[in-house]
Amino acid sequence: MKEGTFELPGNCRLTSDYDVLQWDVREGCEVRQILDRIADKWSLLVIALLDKRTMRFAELLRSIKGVSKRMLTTTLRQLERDGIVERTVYPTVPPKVEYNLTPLGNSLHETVKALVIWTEANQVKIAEARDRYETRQSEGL
Amino acid sequence: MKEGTFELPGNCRLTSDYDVLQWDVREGCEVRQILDRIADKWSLLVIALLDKRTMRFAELLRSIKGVSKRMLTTTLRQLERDGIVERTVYPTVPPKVEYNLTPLGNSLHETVKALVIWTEANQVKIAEARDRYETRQSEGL
DNA sequence: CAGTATCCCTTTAGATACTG
DNA sequence: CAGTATCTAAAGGGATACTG
Repeated sequence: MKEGTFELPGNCRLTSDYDVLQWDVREGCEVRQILDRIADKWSLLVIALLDKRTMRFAELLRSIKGVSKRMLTTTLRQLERDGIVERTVYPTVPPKVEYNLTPLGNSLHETVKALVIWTEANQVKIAEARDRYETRQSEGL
Repeated sequence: MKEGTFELPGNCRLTSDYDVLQWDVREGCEVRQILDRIADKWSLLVIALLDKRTMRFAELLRSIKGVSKRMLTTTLRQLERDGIVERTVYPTVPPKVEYNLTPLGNSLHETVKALVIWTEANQVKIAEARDRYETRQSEGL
């Protein structure tokens, strides 16, 4: 294996050496999957809402403007599968299903919050960088 | 505006109140865009590589197994636009183009690293949650 | 070397209708 | 209420060929 080349190992667990990041952010890896979960269209919104309190399906559906039943279901199932969200079914008629964050979910929310705060702190720099980029483009250079 | 409902404001700058997160993670917003950048297929790999040293286009292309010219170019342009990566062209024949992280890019990498480390620390819990989920599924419950 | 342009296949996700 | 099933439009991304 060439030095510095990304290969595709079957096992992509992270080790304690951060530098291994470069081998482990690809498809199918833990980091990749968590990142995909965090960055997808609705997950973060769901996590942010559930961080405050337990909510029911229809309540989430109403709270997150623009989400469809299908996507909310998909999002919640993925979060449940990863142990971020807990799903509680009350076998009543009509059915009642509650969602809440697990301790793991709360912990993830804390970490993600740091990234959101970074973005908040740097949004002006990013906006300025974009302006400079656009200016350079329109100057044809 | 109903309590707890996500609306779609034209201006989606973040304020210093973190709770505003819930209003500001949607399409077109700063957080959304940075998150998309971080979670996309190649960006993080590029950032991780450039955090170590300046690299040329072909060098990145060889280092990131599976990336195409088209996607590497797209990824680098987006990172450049956001002020994460700096692109330096040497007008020689043949051309030489170098890429390196900006201070903003280094700072982003530090923050993302925290998330990667969280994933690393919790990957066993996530894997266990998945096993439990699969087990429950196959038990038909 | 460092791209751009084009084609095309795959995945994603919205809309709609149906169900226990 | 809390979903599932199906269809389809749009986006993502790989392969290939071409260019300054």
